[in-house]
Amino acid sequence: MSNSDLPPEPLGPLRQRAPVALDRCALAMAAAEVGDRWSLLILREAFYGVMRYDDMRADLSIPRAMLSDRLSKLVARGLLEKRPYREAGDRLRYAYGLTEKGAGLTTALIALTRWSETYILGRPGPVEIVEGPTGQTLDAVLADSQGRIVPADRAAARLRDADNRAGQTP
Amino acid sequence: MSNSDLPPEPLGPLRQRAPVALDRCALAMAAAEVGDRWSLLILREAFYGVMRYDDMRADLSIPRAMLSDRLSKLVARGLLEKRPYREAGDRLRYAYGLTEKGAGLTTALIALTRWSETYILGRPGPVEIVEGPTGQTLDAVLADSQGRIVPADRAAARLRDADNRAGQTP
DNA sequence: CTTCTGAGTTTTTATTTTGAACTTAGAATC
DNA sequence: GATTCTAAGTTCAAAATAAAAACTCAGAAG
Repeated sequence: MSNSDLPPEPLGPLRQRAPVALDRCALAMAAAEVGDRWSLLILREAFYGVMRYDDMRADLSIPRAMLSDRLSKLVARGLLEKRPYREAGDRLRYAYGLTEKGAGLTTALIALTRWSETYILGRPGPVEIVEGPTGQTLDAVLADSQGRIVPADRAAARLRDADNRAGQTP
Repeated sequence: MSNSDLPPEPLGPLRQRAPVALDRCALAMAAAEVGDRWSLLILREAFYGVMRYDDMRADLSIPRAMLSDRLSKLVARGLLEKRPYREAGDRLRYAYGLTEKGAGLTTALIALTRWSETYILGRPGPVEIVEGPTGQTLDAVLADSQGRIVPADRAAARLRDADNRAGQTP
């Protein structure tokens, strides 16, 4: 009973690990900007049209200091912008709206939400994502450069050749 | 110069905020499972085929205790599984492989990576995602239920009517 | 002039993260 | 058969972050 009862080589691509340092890559940058428990939720609020401090606070049950801190970081990083507004007969206030960079996270946000509905919640959540004009439900998928949709399990990582990346040292 | 120089109503959908408590929804669950600086990076490693403790540690420069903790949490939550394996003439070891649930994050991972390349890195990262068989580059996009690709800026959030959600209280 | 409200600070306390040193199990080496 | 090596962890003190609750502040309302 030493070792015959275990799979001898159950690993797929174990040894073809990329021979570059993978830190400092794209996903690590993304994790540094939005990889904490609150930032994505705050961006979701903005995407849903909730743009005011106290409304976000009520939705998220986030500590005041944390919300202030995250909002100012998201503004500093260019994902949100603070816009002045005034409602009828009320005083001037500020609201937080998505910038282009912040809105660029829409697909990722939807992908994460759908994943959670599928694998954690086990049912559709209370908010659905639709195409504005037609009202059709939307989902995040993978597509090739010709716009053909490809199942996610056919995706594989490949090292880009150095030529495609050289010469742009910042 | 009191207030004529500021936009009076720059907000789009400010007031149509969803009248449900938005916490405890899908994205909040996802943030609780993978919303920290390390979990997504560890899952990326697994997706790239890096499945061993020390290899991950070398790639990510993550403290040992943190990697141990995150790996065991990801296993406990069903995103990774610990698989025994043995390389020729070596002793039995364990590697961490994606489960179906973990692999389900592929689209989200790719969406985040592409966002970062576009808005932070400003150039392609060292790893590209391709379709296994054809080698075509893949990207994360939104699609409607008929498989038509829809630009992300046409996505909007809508409250699902209660009927669609009732009766499945866990 | 007092109160109210949205949008924050400040302060104190608890929890996480880090970095470095220590442990363990089996394989290889002496 | 004792020592060394390595992958894969623990343990522990110090530093950094997060949470909860109280306090501030500016303008509008009464």
